Amino acid sequence: MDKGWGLTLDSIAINSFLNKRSRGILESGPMLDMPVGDERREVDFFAEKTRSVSVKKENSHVDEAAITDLDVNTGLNLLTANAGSDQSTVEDENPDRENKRAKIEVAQLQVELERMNAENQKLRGMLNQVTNNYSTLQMHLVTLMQQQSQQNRGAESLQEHGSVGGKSDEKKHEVAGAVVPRQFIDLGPTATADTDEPSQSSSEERTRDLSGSPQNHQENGKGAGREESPESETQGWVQNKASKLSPPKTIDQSAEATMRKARVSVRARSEAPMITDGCQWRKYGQKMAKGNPCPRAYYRCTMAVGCPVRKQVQRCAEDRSILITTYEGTHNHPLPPAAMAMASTTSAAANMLLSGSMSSADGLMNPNFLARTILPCSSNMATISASAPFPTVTLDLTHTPSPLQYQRPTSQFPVPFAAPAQSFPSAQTSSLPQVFSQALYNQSKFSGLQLSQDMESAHQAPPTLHQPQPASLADTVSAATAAITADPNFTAALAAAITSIIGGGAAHPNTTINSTSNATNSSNTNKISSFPTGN
DNA sequence: CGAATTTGACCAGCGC
DNA sequence: GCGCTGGTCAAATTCG
Repeated sequence: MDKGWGLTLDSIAINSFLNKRSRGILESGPMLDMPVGDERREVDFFAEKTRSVSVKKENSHVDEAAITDLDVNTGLNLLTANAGSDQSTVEDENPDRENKRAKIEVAQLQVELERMNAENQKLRGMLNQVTNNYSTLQMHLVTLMQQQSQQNRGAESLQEHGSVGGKSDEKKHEVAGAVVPRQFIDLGPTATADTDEPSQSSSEERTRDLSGSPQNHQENGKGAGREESPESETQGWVQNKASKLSPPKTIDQSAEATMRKARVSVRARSEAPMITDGCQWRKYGQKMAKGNPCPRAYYRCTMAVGCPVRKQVQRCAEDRSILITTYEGTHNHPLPPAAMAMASTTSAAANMLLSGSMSSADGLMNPNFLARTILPCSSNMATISASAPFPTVTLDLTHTPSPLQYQRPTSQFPVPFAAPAQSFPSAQTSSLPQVFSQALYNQSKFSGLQLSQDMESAHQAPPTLHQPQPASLADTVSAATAAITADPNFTAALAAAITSIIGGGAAHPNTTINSTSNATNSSNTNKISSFPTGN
């Protein structure tokens, strides 16, 4: 609980927090302008603010009472008594009457206080509703836009198939490249933060700026890595830090900061020092982390200047064959198909966490609730952790009890983003995050989604990765996603589960979707060539 | 020789 | 205030 989220989300903290908020919300107007991205400060602010507010309230009412009744400190009996000693001529008349009057006023003040508390509650409810509606609309917008993108792409690919066969791959590549960045930029407020800068529309523009624009005043001959640093600082982490310091304006900005802090952790077995996820990374640091003899490496995305995405790579202390990769941030540039799976997963997960990061009671409650609901399960594929310093979604790809044969996706799965059959498996995988985000999104009704997913793919190497390296994470994620989207039984089960979760609200607290148990998997014979599970 | 990596220093946040 | 820790920077070093 040392930073930001963390254990402040336990039930006690939440209850006290909410109580404080409900008491202080009326007069804590600046609450919405609190430093973004630093929920700890928010909590502290509430605590202090609430205290001062309540004191203020009493005093103000006391003052009113003093003015109207021409009396002194009616709310503080002790002071009244003490003060009365100086007025010896008056107090002899009716000290009892005066006490009664004081008591009556105290009672009136209490009534007033209760009334304001009730108003606070009402306003808080309204605020919750507004934030929830906002989240819902945002997700809905993303959904619609992606549907449209998919439709357009489907039409184009059909045309391409019909006309020129040889060029179709190229074309699809282009289309994918065109769709994905928009998807990522649209998905989260990180993009909106980026759009604060006028030249954030595309990486090409940025590249052009780098090469010729006078804006690029950093020509210090230190190479591209050094050139990018000033700009990246202004839009990336430094901006994030600055947002903590400078007074924020809206809830959106708070959500942005939270979005940037949202992390997606991927556990996968790999002997390689770093998994290949389709992106280009530059190592910028390495530290020994507490409690783990293996060093933690820090990478930043170098596919575009100023891309705020970072990742940390560390081996699991318990099982060093497990590589833990933690992604943070959202790419602001086009991605190769090979990078789509991971990037869209992180983006969707961040978006999902964002939906739970709103300053509503549900938003604060649910990550922890989810964590407590899900974490005890040992075979999770996806877990949400509120105990980490930042809200974190963990995709555990280390559980591969039985292989699952990859099949071409059918059109049976009612996921609106499921792409038609196409050349790039990772492009299909963009539906995985959607599944996750959609399934996890409606958190007010969500009580727990446990996914135990077997995954494999012997031939899922992304087009840009032609190395025989055993454990490509892109392969792994692609395989997982492909398995999910390909398996009709699983997808049906998943769809049913999501439907029950979102629609019914009476879903079982632990909805388990286990593709290993269905009949389809019994025929899965392909071994994961890129997944050394035997370590 | 330029790019990428390494590694010690530095900084900020946090708990005591 | 101090120490610990996580994260980042940047000079030095290595690599292709």
